[in-house]
Amino acid sequence: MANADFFKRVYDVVEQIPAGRVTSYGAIAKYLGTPRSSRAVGYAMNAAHSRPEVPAQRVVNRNGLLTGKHHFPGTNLMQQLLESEGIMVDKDQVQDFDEVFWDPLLELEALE
DNA sequence: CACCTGACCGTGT
DNA sequence: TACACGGCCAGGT
Repeated sequence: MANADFFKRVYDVVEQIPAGRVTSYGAIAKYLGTPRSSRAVGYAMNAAHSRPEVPAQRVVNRNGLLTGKHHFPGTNLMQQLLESEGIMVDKDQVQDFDEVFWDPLLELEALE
């Protein structure tokens, strides 16, 4: 794992996010051991278009805001995808963010 | 090697 | 509520 490219490591984490849950760019960065590389995580998502298996819609910013929705086709596909998974979204804001938040640091700490 | 860009984050006004 | 700044990191040119 440690040999994998940064992007690939990001995708690896994102692919493990359960449906109906979301996480943040910062949380992923922190899990990868680089807490300040949240921007790079977002950049990785931008490049995730060639990775259909990566549920990029489950990655939002620290406030639960769909900052990356404009990178999806259409105007609100990201929101639709999330809502189809049982996540309530209003005004680009994930509702009950604390409840649906999935922290890789807590959920994957026993795996490594 | 030297920029430039960006789906971020924290703080301040 | 909104906007501005600075810092961080990775990839591309």
